[in-house]
Amino acid sequence: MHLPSINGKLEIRMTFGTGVAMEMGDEVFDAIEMEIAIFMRRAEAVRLAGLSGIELDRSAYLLLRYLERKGPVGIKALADELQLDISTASRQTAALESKGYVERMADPQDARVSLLRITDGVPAMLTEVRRSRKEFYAKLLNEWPEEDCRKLGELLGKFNRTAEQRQRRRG
Amino acid sequence: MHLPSINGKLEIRMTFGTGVAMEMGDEVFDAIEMEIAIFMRRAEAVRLAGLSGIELDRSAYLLLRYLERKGPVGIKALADELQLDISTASRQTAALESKGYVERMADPQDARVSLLRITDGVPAMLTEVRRSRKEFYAKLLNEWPEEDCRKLGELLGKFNRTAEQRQRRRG
DNA sequence: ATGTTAAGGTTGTATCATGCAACCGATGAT
DNA sequence: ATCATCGGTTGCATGATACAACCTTAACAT
Repeated sequence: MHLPSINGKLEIRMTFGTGVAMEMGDEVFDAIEMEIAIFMRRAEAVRLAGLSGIELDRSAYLLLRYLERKGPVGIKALADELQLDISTASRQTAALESKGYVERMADPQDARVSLLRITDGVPAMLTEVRRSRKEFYAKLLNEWPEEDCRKLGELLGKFNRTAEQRQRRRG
Repeated sequence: MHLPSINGKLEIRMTFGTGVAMEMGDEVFDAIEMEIAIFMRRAEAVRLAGLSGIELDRSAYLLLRYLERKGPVGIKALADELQLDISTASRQTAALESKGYVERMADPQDARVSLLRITDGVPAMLTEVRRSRKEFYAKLLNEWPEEDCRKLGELLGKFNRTAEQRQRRRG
């Protein structure tokens, strides 16, 4: 795999079957089960190691990133999107507000909600944090072939999408 | 993607390049960075959802699993292996001891250490937990092609090995 | 219009995983 | 012998999270 061919790579893959998961080897899930458990601890360690110079933990990061993309929204919408308990979202928001990363504005349509909006410096900060994290992973994986990096990102994404979808269907 | 073709799937992909990691596209790490952040939250949610009937959280699971494989060891060795602070390992061990999953025995060679050993029922319990987790993932990923499942396990493992190695080199 | 139900948020309380620092007793090296 | 080191425990702190009780405001039904 990953032969250093000079000019290009041609990959042909064929899968036969119904297309729907036939019975899949159990060993496949042995690995997934174990590696996910380990991965979690690993990633936790990374978190504590303080990935970026800027102090911005995972949850805050995801929260701000969402506000950046989806404009001012209320806590409920935020919590739904991030699949967090409202109380958790509320506290996290409060923390970010006290740090000056988030502002509240009354919703003219509904006096119950207070819309959340990121403050001016935040987008630049997010960019920096993102850069720093990417650099971290780029260093960590600097000996991996590009294809594996790409595939890892892709499969994690796919996993996340699958899990989100399932959780919504139930929750 | 994943079209329900009747007889099979033929996929052709071509990539040009040297094959060896030149400067790797930055986008690759965009995805990794983001998806890992999300993955962590996802997996956290899974934890809280109570994966298995048996109450055994991730840390306890990894700890017991290690003791199962590596026989009686002291807290320090355990902490080193799991890359945990000794205090954390100490507390987790205490918790497991109080639940009767772990016993201590004095080390004849060194009165400071107390060797940890899993109790009789534990292996069966671990097997059951493992089965239950695997089932969970198998259900979650039941629409994935087997190849993707396999690859996900493989890459997570590779990631974990890489991260472990790096951390040891420094820590 | 008015009273009941629902929805958006906040706050108290609890749990879990984790680390650092202070400490204790046993070891070992000089 | 003594003093640094090592294994381990415990106090304190933090962060992420949930559930439940509560408050305020909105929506709806009669």
